[in-house]
Amino acid sequence: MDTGPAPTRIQARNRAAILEAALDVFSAQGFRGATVDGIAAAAGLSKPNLLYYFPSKEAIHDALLAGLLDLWLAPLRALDPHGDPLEELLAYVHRKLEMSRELPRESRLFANEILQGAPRIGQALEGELKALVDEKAAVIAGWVAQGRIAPLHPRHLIFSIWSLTQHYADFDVQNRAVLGDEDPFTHAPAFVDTLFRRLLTPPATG
Amino acid sequence: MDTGPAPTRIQARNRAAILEAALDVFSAQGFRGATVDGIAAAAGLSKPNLLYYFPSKEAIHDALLAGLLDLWLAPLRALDPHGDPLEELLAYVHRKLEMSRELPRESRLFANEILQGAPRIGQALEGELKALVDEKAAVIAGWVAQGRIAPLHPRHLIFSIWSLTQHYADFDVQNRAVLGDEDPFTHAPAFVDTLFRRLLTPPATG
DNA sequence: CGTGATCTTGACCGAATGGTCAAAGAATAA
DNA sequence: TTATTCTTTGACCATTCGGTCAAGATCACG
Repeated sequence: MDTGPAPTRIQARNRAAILEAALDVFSAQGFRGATVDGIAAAAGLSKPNLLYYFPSKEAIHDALLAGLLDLWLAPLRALDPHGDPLEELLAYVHRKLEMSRELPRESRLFANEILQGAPRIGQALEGELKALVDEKAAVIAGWVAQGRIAPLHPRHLIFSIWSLTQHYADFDVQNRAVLGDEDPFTHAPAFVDTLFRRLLTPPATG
Repeated sequence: MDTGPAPTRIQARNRAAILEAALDVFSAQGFRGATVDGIAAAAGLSKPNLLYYFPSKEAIHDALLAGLLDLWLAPLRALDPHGDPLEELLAYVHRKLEMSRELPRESRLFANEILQGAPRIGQALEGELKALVDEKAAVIAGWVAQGRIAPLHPRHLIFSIWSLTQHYADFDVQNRAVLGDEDPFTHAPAFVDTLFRRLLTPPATG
C-alpha cells in the first residue's frame, strides 16, 4: 500500500494540529455544529490553509472516525479467552472506564455519531464491530456454560459495560452537576468494580 | 399565572404539530443539524407560518426541553421511601427502560443536550435535578444503612440506572447492528432486572 | 545563491439558513 | 353581510458557511 510521498515536517505538524483541533470542536459541537473556520482557528491556521491539508470538513471528520474505531475496540479485543473470566471482564471494564477519563473527547465524538444514527460508520458497526462482539460473546457464553461466571446474556453484558463506562465521559456535565464538588471519577472505579463483580460472580455451589 | 388568551383550535393543532415535528428533527439531527425549513416541512407548514407560532428555532427547542425535564424525572420522583427497597428500585429501572422504548426521541434530545455540555438546561441540572437526586440518594443511603440493600454509592447507583436504561434508546442503532435480527428490547428487561437484582440484593446473613 | 516545490492567505463565490414583512386568505362574531 | 381578528404565504434580506483561486511568502536543495 503506497501512502504517497513522505510528509514534510510542516505537513506532519499541521495535520496533527488540525486533527487535534477538530477532535475538540467536533466532540463538543457535533458535526453540523462545528465550522471549518472554528477548527482552523483552534488549530492556529487560516481556513484556506486548513483546506490545503484536508479537502473538506467531512474528510477531517472521516479521518478522526477512521482512527477511532480501532482505538475504541482495542480493550474488547484484548479480552483473553484463556484468562480468568472474572479478571478478564473486570480488566475490560476498568480499561474502558480509564478511556472515559483519559479520552472523553473521543467518547463524545463516537456518541455523537451513534446518536445521529451512525450515518458514517454504520457499515463498520455491522461489519467489524458485530464480528468482534460475536467472537467475544461466544467466549463469554462459554464461560457461562462452564459455570465460571453467573448466567447472563453475553451481548447485553457487553452493552452494559459500554453504557456504564462511556456514561462517565458522555454525561460528565450531568454527573458533575449532581455530585457538586465530588469528582465523578473518585468513586467510579470502585463502583463499577463492585457492580460487575456482583453481577458476574457465580452463585456459591454446594 | 396568566397564560394569556385561550388558544384557538388551529393554534392548539399547529403548536402540537410543530412540537411533534421538532422532536423528530431535533432528536435525530441535533440542534445545529436541524433546520427551521425541515421542521416546518415535517409539521406540514411553511417556514413563515411556523415562525408565526414560535418566534425562533431556539424557542421551539426550549419549549421541548422545558416539558422534557419533568417527564424525565417523574420515575425517580415516584421512588417511594416507604416501599420495599428492592422492589422500588427495580420498578424505577423498569420504568426508565420502558421510557427508552416508548420515548426514544425524548431520550436522544436529552442526550444531545448533555453531550453539548447542557448549554440550555445546565441551570436545571444543578438546581432541580441535583435536589431530587440528593433527596433520593439519602433514601437509598438509609436503605443501605439498614442493611436492606447491599452497600453501594447511592449517586453512582442512580448513574448506573440512567446509563444502562438510556443506552437502549440513545445507542439503539449500535445495539441493533450488534444483535442483527434480535430486537434489543426482547431481552433487555430481563437483563437489567437480573443486573440490578444481583447488585442490590444484600448478602445473606447468618 | 537561485530555482522549483511547498505553504499561506486575502478576496471571493454560491448555497443554505434563520428570520422579516406586507399583503392576501380564512375564520369568526356582530 | 360586514368588520375584525386570526392565519398563511411568496418574496425578500442579512449572515453564515463550505469551498475556490490566484498570487504571494517561505522553504528545501543543488
